[in-house]
Amino acid sequence: MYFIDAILPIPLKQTFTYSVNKDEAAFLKQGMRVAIPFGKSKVYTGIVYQVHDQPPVGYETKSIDHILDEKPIITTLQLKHWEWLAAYYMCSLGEVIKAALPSAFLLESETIIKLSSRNFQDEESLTDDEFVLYEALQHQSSLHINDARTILDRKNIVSIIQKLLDKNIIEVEETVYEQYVPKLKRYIKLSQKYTSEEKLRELLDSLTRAHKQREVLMHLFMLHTQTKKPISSTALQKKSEASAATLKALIDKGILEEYYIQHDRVAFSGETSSEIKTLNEAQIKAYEEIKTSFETNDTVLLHGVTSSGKTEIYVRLIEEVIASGKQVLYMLPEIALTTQLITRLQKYFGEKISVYHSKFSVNERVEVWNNVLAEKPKAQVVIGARSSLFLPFKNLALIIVDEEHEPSFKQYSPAPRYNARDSAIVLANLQKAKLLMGSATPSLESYHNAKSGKFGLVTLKKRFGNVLMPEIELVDIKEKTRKKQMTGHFSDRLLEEMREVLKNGEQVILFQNRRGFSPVVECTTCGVSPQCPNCDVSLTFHQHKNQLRCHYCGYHMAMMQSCIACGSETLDTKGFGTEQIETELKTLFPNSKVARMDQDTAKGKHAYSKLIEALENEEIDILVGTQMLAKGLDFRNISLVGVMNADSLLNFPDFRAHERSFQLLQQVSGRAGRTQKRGKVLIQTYNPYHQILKQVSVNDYGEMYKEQMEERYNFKYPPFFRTIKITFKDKNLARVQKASTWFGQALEIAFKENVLGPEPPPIGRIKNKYINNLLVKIPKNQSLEKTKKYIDNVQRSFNAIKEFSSVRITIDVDNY
DNA sequence: AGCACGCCGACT
DNA sequence: GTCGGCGTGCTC
Repeated sequence: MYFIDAILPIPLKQTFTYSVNKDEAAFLKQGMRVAIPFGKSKVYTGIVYQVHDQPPVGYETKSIDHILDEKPIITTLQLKHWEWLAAYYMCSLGEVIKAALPSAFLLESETIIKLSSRNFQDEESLTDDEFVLYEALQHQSSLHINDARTILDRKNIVSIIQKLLDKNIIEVEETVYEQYVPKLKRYIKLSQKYTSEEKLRELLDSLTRAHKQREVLMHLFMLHTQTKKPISSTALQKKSEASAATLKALIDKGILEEYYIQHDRVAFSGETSSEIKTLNEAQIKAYEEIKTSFETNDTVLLHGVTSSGKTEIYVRLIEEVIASGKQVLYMLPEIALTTQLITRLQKYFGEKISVYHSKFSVNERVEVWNNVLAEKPKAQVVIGARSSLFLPFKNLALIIVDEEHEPSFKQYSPAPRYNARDSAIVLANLQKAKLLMGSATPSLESYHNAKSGKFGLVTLKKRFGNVLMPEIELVDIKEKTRKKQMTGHFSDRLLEEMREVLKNGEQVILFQNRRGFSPVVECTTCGVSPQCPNCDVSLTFHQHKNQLRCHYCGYHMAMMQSCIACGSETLDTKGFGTEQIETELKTLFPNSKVARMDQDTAKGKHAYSKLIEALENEEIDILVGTQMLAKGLDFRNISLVGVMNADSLLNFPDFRAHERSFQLLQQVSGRAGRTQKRGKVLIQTYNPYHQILKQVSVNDYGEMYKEQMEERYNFKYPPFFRTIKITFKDKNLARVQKASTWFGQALEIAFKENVLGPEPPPIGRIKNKYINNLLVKIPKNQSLEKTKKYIDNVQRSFNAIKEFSSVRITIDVDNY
């Protein structure tokens, strides 16, 4: 009798035991995938945790469905790391696996099956079941895996899907966000039938009435004589300005033929310039300090002001590591926002770089995964967002966590609620690799760690090429309003500077930390503003669609003409966002080109890079945007940055609001004046005497650090105390309150005054669920492990209470 | 988390 | 008289 313990991608903190036969037992290794039946009908992909011969007591085992891998796709080291992650962030190993593996590895019931874009000919080679599926997909473009089950009338279809996948006939998709990237590029050529002059003339004559089609053909010939290379359908379409339908018509008529050439997804086709920018004196010094620091520290923090050339130092370090044949992981926040940086790195390292990011297609992610696993040279350097932490590195020597302070390194939902920066420290430890964190505005925790000797610290104070830090001016808009010197949301100072800059043909960036036109609609007669029916928030107004929307549940309705409560037509808009700024700009600067960048306009990679390109080509004079603008944009010609209103940042209800404001304002300011000319930053605020704004204006990180640390100490916040947030959700308000109070009291027995709450968050109801939070503060000298164990025990007792069975609990360790 | 089993309201 | 609402409990 042989058994395996399998990990399933579900939030249960246990493994599941299945029986296997002798051969399977000999073949299976930890880290391989198996398809296993679970519950009454589901088939899951499980990961083999261990193979053994101990029959479990108390239940009958099921046997596995079949084996999915020939070799482990997960290494022992990875599993160790994931186990740490699950224990530390108080979630199941299955949840970690779900986050860690590319979804193509986890064929689950939610999988959507699609026909691969390539024409498939060899229908003979398919088995009956495979053919039935293939046939079904000819009629509908996509199938849910459950539909597939119905069609085939059998439960175990994972193996069939796997086979079709292997044969490249189908593709699977998992999420709505996924962007489909075809692996095969479509090319167009003239059909064999028309290669002779005579036939060709005949053909063209026959098309005299089909202008469009004729046009397409003419362009095809032109392109062909010009390049002598295969002509891609996209190129042809673009050149001839024809629609896809025109092209299709020609193909359907048999005049044109389409064919496909495989394009490696992770291929890089640009030029590489092997010469690495020579480092300046300060950079060399920093580089050498890092090297020295690595001798005694596993983790080093590089604190370098914006535009000081941190990237070049990274490049130098990466170069060294790859020369020694080892792997490098370069982590960045929100990779889609840093195409500029990727291009830059590709220039240095060419095809040795793989990019890994959750918004890439599943297939591409699997490719990168396999390349890393096989230690292929093209995956020697992986540049990725937080999920790249989970790749199967075998020989990692260096991890770089760039923009270390960025909040997006922390995942809030779903579980695992991990911080990729902190988890990277553990990974580096396991891999015996070195970790370099970089930031112009380090998080207080990291800086504290560096100051207290836990990390090494290297500082880079000068901007590259000795460019001066921008001059920062605070504008008191309270006073400006009183003196009637405001035009809409613009102070006379800001307008003055903008005019000056635009006159010189330079560019302006305006920063407004809010999306939408004017978030809240309010009736000036009765004071009522329309609320979301499912969440405790006011609906926000979106001008271009003329509708009201809820940011939390997606509820939307048409903008009303009159107040729903009193019927009067005195509706007013409160607050302001990027859209309104954009509208105001169009009247204030009718001759300048204005563009807007926020979640609405930058949906998808393309929209974003188009904006960047336009900015680069100086087709945009004024760019208005949100947070996005703060991240690593590097432009030469921007000499003025305006912050429309700094107060909304400062007044955010979070203990890190001040730290975050400082970081954000510093980063945004860093966009100004990256060349010899000194840039200018104007920050509009109602409160110019605010400490943080003062510290930003004189660029004093040290002072900010000192002051904020004092506050953190006084109010028992990180880095002096750790925190764990426990969230309770239920449809019934009284029940959440009761449940969270019960839980809180149980915790108070052990942690006394270090339990805060329960209290509802600023938004007390989302999607019709009421929310209550408990916060546990853990002093430095209290064992984190014991604390978690205690919470675990409380939760176990809690779960036994019938009354609370509908209450959902989520635990967020280090919820900052 | 799913998902099935199971017991009470608005429809043919 | 049934379809289906989501409450509750289990998954090797």
